[in-house]
Amino acid sequence: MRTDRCGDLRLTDEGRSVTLCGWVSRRREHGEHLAFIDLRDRSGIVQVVVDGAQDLRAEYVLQIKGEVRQRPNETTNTSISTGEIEVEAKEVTVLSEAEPPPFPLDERTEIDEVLRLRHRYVDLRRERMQKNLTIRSKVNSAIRQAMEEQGFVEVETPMLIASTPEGARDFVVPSRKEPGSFYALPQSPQIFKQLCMVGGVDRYYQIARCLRDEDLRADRQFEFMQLDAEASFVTQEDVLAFISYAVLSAAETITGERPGEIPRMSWHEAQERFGSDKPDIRFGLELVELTDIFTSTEFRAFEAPCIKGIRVPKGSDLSRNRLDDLTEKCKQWGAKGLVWMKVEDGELNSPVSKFLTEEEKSALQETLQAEDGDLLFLVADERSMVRHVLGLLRLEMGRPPVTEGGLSFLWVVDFPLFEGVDEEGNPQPAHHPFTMPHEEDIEKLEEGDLLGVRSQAYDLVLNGWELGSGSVRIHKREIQEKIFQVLGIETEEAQEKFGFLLDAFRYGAPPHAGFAFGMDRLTAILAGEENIREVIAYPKTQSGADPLTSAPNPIDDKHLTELGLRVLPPKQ
RNA sequence: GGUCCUGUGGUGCAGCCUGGAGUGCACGCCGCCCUGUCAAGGCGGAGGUCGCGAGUUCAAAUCUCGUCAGGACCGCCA
Repeated sequence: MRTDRCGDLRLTDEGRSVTLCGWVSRRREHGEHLAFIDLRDRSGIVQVVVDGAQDLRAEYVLQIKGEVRQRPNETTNTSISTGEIEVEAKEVTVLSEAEPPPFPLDERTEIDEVLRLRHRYVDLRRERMQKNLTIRSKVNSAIRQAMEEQGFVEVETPMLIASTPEGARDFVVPSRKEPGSFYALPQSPQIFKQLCMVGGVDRYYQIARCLRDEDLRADRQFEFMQLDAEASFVTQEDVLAFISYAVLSAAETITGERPGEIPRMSWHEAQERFGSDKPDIRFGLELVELTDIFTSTEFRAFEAPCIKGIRVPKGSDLSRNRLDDLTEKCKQWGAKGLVWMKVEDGELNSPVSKFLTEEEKSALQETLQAEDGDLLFLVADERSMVRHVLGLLRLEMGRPPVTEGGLSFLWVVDFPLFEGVDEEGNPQPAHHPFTMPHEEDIEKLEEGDLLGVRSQAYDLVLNGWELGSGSVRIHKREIQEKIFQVLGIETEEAQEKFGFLLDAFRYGAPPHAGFAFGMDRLTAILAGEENIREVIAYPKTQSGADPLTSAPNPIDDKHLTELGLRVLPPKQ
């Protein structure tokens, strides 16, 4: 139907007879016998000159047969790629008429997102979305190529699987053949990829769809894509190298420039300096240790296991209102309170300064390297709470948009094996229950110093977003059983939930390690978007609805009966 | 489960704080004019349940409460 794409035509095509297809992007009428049509397809826009009489409205779909010619002097348009030429139409066919679009398709205004999603098929015509979908395709392709180059084999794993107890809330699919039983949709192909290792697929990867029924965010959808990878006979170092190669290749494909080697930071350092396991290292405002200054303080609020502070340069002009607002936020994040101090004329001006000694105040100024005009924030509490609250306050005070300042990758390594305990007092795995403890820390496991056990688990962070995580897995049955025991998972329960994995390990399990990272997040940042919905063709809203198809919606009783289901009345 | 923000012709905004007739701006739409525009231009016109429901008031887009939808975040996301 067409010989060329609109955006591809150049001066070198002058004189050619071409056939183009596309949408009417804009028309400019100059009376009865001259009109300009900007014809748009995926490749771009070209100006078509038509005899003015025809009724060609916005978004009509046209086929144009005509001749490429150089534009007359002084009429070239330097802002588009085809600006030196135009197509003189000899024949215009209306392939489809169109109602006026529900919103303008140019990029000048930000349109309400529900409206865009309801008419996504129109929204996708916009340059921004065409660009983002193209970038997504290129990122996928670059990742696949990088993994293939490194000898990985793509293996597809099932979508209808058994529910496993750990982790996020499962999406669930009722079984028709076995009423009352359910499949789960995979939160990740975790167990299947480990089985692939036992199966001798020593380098597995997959761009896998994953589903988790948790609340949505700017960087989280119910369903999302991960590069999932696993390799046998490798160490943590090998995995970091494989994954670094893949993400750096993807970045290079999109930006044209290969970022340098990805720096590393221990989980402990990340927590101490940034109050986060996914530190955004693009800006300062680091957490400073102040506990020792107040070991014998008279100020009761500072009689705490840990005190840390952050210095906001030139922050002393913050209004009392804003400071109260920040204090309130810190309380909602779990702190007992927030102490602020303004540095003015060498003095610390604060509601609490009268409770502090001169020694404490000068030590504070010195440690924080405070200067006139600065604002200091202090939080005192349990160490994990101080890190958590100041980490969030730091982001609140200084975090740039996720797309700003280039690509700041970071490996966070040496995660703890466990974090905290659940309601029943059982320790919780920080990563997942198949994570291999640090060789040096296996003794601590025996001694019961559980929170001190480091694991061979690692995260990849980009501009403060957690891209993904991975670990060296346990391949020895004894260690796995020990971990289950520590986690409070009974042998029977373990056998029931993960029996097939444990069984598999009887038949010759190679040492293996892996990783998985979010393709949507990587793509969004590479595309310069702050929200992954912008790089997903058909995303859901924050409440999990699809304005285009109205999903989720009720199904009829007949359908329910067939599945052996009955719906409870809505809660009051 | 929680905090905050938004909702006004088809679209994007202003108006709200400090209540007084659906008032304004830009784009789009419809009609007419226009032979070199490119966000074309000129003239004219149509288009509104101010998300929805209560309340306060002589009077509510505006104040209060509730509710719905959307968004950002906390919790949650092995």
